[in-house]
Amino acid sequence: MVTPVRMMGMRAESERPPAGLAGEMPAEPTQASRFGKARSAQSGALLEDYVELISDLLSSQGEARPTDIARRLGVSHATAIKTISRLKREGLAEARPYRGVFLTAAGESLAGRVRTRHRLVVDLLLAVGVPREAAEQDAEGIEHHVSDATLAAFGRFLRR
Amino acid sequence: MVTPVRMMGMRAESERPPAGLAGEMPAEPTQASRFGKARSAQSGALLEDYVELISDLLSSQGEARPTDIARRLGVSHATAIKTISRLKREGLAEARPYRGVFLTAAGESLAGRVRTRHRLVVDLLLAVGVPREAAEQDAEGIEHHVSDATLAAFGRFLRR
DNA sequence: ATCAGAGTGTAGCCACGGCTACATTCTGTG
DNA sequence: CACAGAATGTAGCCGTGGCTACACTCTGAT
Repeated sequence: MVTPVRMMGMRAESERPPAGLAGEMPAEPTQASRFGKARSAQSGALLEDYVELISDLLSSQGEARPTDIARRLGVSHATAIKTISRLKREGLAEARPYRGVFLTAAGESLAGRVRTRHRLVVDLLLAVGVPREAAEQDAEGIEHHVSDATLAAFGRFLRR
Repeated sequence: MVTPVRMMGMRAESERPPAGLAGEMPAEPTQASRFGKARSAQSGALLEDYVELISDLLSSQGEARPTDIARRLGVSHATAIKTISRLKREGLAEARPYRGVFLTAAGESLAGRVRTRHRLVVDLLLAVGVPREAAEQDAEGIEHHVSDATLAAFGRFLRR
């Protein structure tokens, strides 16, 4: 699961393999793909953060205003609005001028998965002895790079 | 931690939009800074990957050529060269036209720390039951978000 | 009912990290 | 020695994700 967000911008390994002309690349597909994956994961990370935050704001405040989103994320309102436009383009959110932001079914579903994953990561970190402060902090960055397999392993470990 | 590379763009924390009016919570500097940290960590990630790879190539092949770096990272040679220029700007590497890339003392030192951290993260993942394949894969993305405190906790956990 | 000020939106700039296309420099065979 | 072909380097384009500056809409006090 996770990464249900198909990478949009990222053409990366879409088609035309970097191969110039000769059908090359006989070796090392492994490392390159590892880096590639890690790299592309970062792209969806921003959207995931927004979706999760919007979901939180909607349930706690009843509405998600661009300014609140911006403040919570520590960016300017202009940046937040620009990203919200992207969420709309991606079909994750809806927003009408001066009416606040809402999540589509897809956005809601993504938010749920992100939240679950976030909690699992924090719990895992706490379980191995990471101080709460650091756990919360690092989970924010780590969660976007945790694959399904790893997430499953975390779950098993915590239930041990 | 690590990241001797100072972030350039990041000004953030500049303006302070006057408090709202509705029953706003006192302050939420925590979440914003958490996101900010996670966000800025991503910036140094690329440089860290390059430095580590260059270090590997130098010891295994005796030289680090842009083309090899590009292939291993799965990007075009042009992209690799552009990033290598950035490494030079940051004082992490040196390179003369057609002579390969080398690390400065700072680059070497960073490479060492990155390598150590990478191993620790992989070991921790394996220790909690993540399959090797996923551990290697995810560590590539996770390592850049692991703070010193978390790293230390990982070490303690593994030695327990 | 007005109107200042908060909130929202738009435009334009910047650096990063991708890419392709083209130009230049090496280098190893023939 | 020459020269094809690989490796390098440069230029220019794109989208993301930041920011500031400015314009427009709401809205709640007065």
